[in-house]
Amino acid sequence: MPNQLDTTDGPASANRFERRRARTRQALIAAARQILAETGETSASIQEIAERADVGFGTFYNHFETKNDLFDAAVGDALEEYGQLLDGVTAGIDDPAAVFAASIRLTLRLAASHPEITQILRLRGLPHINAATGLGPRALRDLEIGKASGRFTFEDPLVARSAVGGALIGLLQLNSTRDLDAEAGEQMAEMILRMLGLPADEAHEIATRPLPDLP
Amino acid sequence: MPNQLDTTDGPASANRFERRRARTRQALIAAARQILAETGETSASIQEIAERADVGFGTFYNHFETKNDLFDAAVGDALEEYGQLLDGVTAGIDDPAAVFAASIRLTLRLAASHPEITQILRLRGLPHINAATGLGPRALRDLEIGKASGRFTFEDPLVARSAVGGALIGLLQLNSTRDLDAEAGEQMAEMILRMLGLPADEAHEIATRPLPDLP
DNA sequence: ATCTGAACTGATAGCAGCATCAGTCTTGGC
DNA sequence: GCCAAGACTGATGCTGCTATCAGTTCAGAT
Repeated sequence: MPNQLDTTDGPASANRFERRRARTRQALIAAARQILAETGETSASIQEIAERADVGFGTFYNHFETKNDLFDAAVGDALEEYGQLLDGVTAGIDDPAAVFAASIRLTLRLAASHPEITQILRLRGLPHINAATGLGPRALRDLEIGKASGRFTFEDPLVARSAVGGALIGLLQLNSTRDLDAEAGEQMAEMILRMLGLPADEAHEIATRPLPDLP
Repeated sequence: MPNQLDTTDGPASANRFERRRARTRQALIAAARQILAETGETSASIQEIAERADVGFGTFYNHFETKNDLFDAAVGDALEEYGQLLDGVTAGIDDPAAVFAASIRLTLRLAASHPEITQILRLRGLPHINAATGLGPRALRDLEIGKASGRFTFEDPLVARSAVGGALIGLLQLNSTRDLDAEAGEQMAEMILRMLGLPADEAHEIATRPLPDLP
């Protein structure tokens, strides 16, 4: 009978021990993500976090050394999910300009469908723009491709990435004070394409193309 | 004899009581600004803050209800100073495009000359982009002037301001990981002018003009 | 010169959160 | 079925912070 259960195991973890451990860890991370999105703070007590995750208080220390470790993991987890969402939708697009335009507009849509990820991106995303994980490297690659093909015009790709990322988070910031409609996303996409060197009419056309749905 | 001293009083405060109170308050704010710039955190104990400000522990409660009140005041204070610095230098410039270009490049210079303000702007500036105090209203006014005169091309000034502000803070973020030279400021200014609708050659010219010194 | 009120001070009591650890439960091997 | 290893649990002691408050100092008024 236990063997039957074993056959239903996901391929992720060899045995039930590891799976239980991973589930507990994920519960803690999910609780931290919630708190981060709701309050923007990391000052909640470990007791409260454990309670939300529905695990014992002492269990926290089986997985993380300090509260900061947990919140770091939670931010990384949320941004990784954000990156994979965008990746999935833009995977079929070849033109880097179209990729950026779609990503920006989708990010604004994400604010409605995935408020938790959006809050974390808005509140904690800035320091990760230049990080070696998440969307950062992919954005950099697309910028370099666009530059090499002559489609984009700028000097330093790192400066360009900071500008694009900062503007995107600025848009989320604005969206948190007054709810923006989809048209604001088109405007932002158009402005960013112009910033990257595209002619105004072409930027407008790309920024107003039909947008694929999120999963 | 006391009258003689009174004649030397600054115009800011009527009497010595108020001046003493204001000095104590400023000492607390300065301490909070230091801590914010050094650690990026607001978790320092009130005891440590009071010690840095060289005031008694209990004095804190004569001026602020909670630690957050103090840090809010400290951020406001730093950003106000930042705004006045830029205002002073760009006061004589008429063209809004030139004002933005100069402000962006000067902000990067500020990172070297005023690291404390820069850190606070980088870490806490984002939520203030859309606030009713600081540089926000001035940036919005310049954007609207530029739009009305046909120099800038965009739809919603609020979206444009979020883009400009976010990109600027993104640049500071990059600058905190690897020290940028003045040329990076010119690049960013040029990109932002293109984003606002200026032709590429004109954006380049304005972004590379000689830059006045900070006081 | 004395008085009055406001600001400053730091010792103290109370509280909240942290980290530990001895015991319990779960899983896998034999 | 039984045992060993690892994960989970929450009561407990402890540390450090907060907010208070009674006493002191300072500045201006009479």
